[in-house]
Amino acid sequence: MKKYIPVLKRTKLFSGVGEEDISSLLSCLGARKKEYKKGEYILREGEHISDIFILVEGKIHIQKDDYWGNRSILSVLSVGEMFGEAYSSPESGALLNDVVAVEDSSVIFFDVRRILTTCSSACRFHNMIVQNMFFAISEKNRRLVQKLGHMSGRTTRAKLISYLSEEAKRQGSSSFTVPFNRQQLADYLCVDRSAMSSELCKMRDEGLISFEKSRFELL
Amino acid sequence: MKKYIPVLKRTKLFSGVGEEDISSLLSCLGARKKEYKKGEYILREGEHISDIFILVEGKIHIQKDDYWGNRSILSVLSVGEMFGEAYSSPESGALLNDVVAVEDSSVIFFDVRRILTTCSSACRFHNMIVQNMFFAISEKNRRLVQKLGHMSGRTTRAKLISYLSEEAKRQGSSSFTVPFNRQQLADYLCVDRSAMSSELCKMRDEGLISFEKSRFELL
DNA sequence: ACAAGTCGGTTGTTTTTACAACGGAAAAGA
DNA sequence: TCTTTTCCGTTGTAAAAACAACCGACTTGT
Repeated sequence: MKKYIPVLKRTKLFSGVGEEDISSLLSCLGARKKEYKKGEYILREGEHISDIFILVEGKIHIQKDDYWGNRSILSVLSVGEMFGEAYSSPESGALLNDVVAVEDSSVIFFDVRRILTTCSSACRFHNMIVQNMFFAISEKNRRLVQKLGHMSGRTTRAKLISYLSEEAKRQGSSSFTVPFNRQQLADYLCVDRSAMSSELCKMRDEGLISFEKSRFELL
Repeated sequence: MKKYIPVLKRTKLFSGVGEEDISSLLSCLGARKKEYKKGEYILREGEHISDIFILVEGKIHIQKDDYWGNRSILSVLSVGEMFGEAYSSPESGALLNDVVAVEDSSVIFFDVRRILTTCSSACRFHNMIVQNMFFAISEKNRRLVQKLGHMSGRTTRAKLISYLSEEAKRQGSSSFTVPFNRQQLADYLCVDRSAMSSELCKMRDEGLISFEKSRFELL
């Protein structure tokens, strides 16, 4: 676990905490590590958890498959990001989504209640970590709202424009790469892949965008 | 402002804090109150805020109108609920939605940074309030995820079923009232009102549901 | 009591999407 | 290298939603 301390240091959760303190915090909080192969489920819808998870290696999707087999991808997490924090408090119900490794991944997890309820030797970080959690979950909140913004468009085109514009803004360039292949992008925007594909080509032919594989450009 | 202390006491934010302490906290945090008429905008998309807001009277919608005039209702807040907390930290950008009073409403607001960064006379509540904020925002997070679940359905029917089932579950009865009229429900689910209306009737004729005004029953 | 406005349902038309199926190019694996 | 799989664009058809317009019932305000 030691080798991941530099990674942890750069996470939002441990922002402001030194490496040696992280080290003692980890043992104090009973942190554990687990590895997952590409395609493996890390968590499943309906589970109850009391841990929070930090991805220290790989890439994961938060997603859900509905009754009819349609997949919807809620979000993509990459190294350093946290998940499970919204479901780890006692009053929260079961998980609403699956968490799946889309690359070979490593995850560190530990019980949040120890952060929230006790005041052990980690006490001096207690406040800072809770505050960091608050900031992190705030940011997630804003991301969810953004995603809802993309999905509120009535047509596939509106969803694509909304998503691509935001991605361009986020990456600070009109030319950018999306973290999805076509099927995944369709799953993310909750539309049919082939319909989306033809819509993308229509937009290209109209001179709105250009693209090649996962690289897009707004014109 | 005093008259709202019993209301505040029952909010998630002040959970566990006594009335007399709330009173001193309020003045300490420089809380202010403002009133809004039905239809008035409390906050607008694009604004930057550093306050959090608590609705102490009335009812508000978090919503957004897109380029083409389609409205999408993100959520409905009723008395005792908090808003703005995800946008009040310094690193967060501009508001992504409008906040509108749908009834005559009263709002109390104060600067979060005072909670997060200082340790004044309110110090003994400092931790508790930050923790409460964390729980509250966690719950919002889960609600947003649920809403995304409703919107991820491909058809209007799927969205309706998802929303109505959850509402039934939440209210613990197969017969329940939704906080929307038809136009608002359509705006919430991001579909066309007339299409939704006819879909509802189709579902009724198929014996799936029954309804009258805003009261629905799952059969 | 009357006028104006809101609300919910209905209909018909046009546009858009879902779905299923195919094929070629590229990538992955043996 | 050869085979298999994945990825992406394309097409045609059926289904669904958007849009616009209208009506009657009910509310609201004067």
